[in-house]
Amino acid sequence: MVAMATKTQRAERRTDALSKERIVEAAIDILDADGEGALTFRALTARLATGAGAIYWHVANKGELLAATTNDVIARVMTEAADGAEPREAIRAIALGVFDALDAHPWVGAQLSREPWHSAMLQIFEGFGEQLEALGVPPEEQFDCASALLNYILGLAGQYAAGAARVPEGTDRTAFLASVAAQWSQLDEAEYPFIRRVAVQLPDHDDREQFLAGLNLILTGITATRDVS
Amino acid sequence: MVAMATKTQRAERRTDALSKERIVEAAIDILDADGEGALTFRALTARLATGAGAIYWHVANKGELLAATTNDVIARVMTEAADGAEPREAIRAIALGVFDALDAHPWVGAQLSREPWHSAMLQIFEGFGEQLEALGVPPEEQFDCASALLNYILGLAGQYAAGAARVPEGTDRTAFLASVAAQWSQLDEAEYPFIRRVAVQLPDHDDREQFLAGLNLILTGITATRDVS
DNA sequence: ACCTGAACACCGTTCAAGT
DNA sequence: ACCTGAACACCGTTCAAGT
Repeated sequence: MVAMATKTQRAERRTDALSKERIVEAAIDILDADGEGALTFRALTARLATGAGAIYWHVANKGELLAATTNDVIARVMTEAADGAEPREAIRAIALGVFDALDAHPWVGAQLSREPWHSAMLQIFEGFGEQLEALGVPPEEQFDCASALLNYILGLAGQYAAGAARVPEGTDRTAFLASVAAQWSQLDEAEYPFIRRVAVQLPDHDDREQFLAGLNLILTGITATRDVS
Repeated sequence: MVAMATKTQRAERRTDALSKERIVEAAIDILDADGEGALTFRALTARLATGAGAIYWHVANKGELLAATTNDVIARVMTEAADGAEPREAIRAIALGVFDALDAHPWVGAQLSREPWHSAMLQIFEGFGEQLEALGVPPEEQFDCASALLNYILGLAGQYAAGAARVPEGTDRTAFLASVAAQWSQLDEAEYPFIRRVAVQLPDHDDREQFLAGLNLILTGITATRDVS
């Protein structure tokens, strides 16, 4: 909040002094490289060649550190998925931007679903709200609509976080999905008819397309409701 | 998978021997009473008056234990939200069933979003799929539609988990929301116009109603798409 | 003001030993 | 077969001490 005004102080004076930015950067590197489990204060102190206390001087605790890393990634998405476009397209751009960010940084998913009404999420929420306004959705409905969009994206976030954790390091995605599909088709026919049917589609389905399809369902719902009333 | 066949052995012989069921039960009690952070093996051994090793004899690790507790809660929901009703109503029943379960056991949310294609989630997914079939959604679209519904619900799950963790023990919900709303209205007008506008609606909005509104958006999208094509 | 690093309390998990 | 509980490795966090 209010924050980042500190950024104004000249950035060129690159002593290698510790700073919250440097710590966050190092944390993101570790998270990207080796996942959530690898981000420990010991790993951080090793990478930054410092002591644990030094980090605590800049950052209150691990929670704040994780919030800051997530914020960083999402802020980047929101400035890139700039507006200008037609509202529905802008909503898709935001959503897909988040999707791609989760794809690149799977650990963000876990963070997002734990940080409900805070910073990163507010940015996304605001983005949706503004576009809904531009779309002509009446004010009383904007809250519900923006919530639905946000909820949908957060569901994805969780999936991604968990999925990434699940896929073993070496295996590629399609091989993994094929093995899941194999498990699905061994489920009890009487109890899981739908899942068995859908198993064949799993290996070569496109996550991003499926995500977009669901998003379009919601967008259709939003427009349809409005046209009718 | 395949599992639970062990259940066939007579259950009446209630010695107070340890069993996976008793452990899961105790875990749920602890989780409900004091939240996720309170579930430690030491707390469990104390409550069950046993040693750590005894628990490990019945349960592989903490992950499996958490999965089992989540499974328990969701399985209960799915049997209660029985079918028979009109498909759209059945889908709402499942979704609201999950909603209410999350309300009663907030820690389930965190679990659900970490357990992507496993047991508890498969049950929900199957439930949606069958109702979509009953609704007449063409097979090629069922996968995407069920995914959208599941994603939406999981988003809620994450929110709930985080929200519950955030609300301090003593405070009641509306007071908490009021304080969040107060924070929102102090955000920068230029950066967060939408959130500032929506802040007034926050304190007395009904989560369950809002959840249902979003669900109806998706259901409308599903039906609309189908009617048009 | 900023950093060091040993120390603390507390985890999940293991395992030799009991019955 | 099932249980005990001390021991291990590893966390996040603190804090007296340095510069």
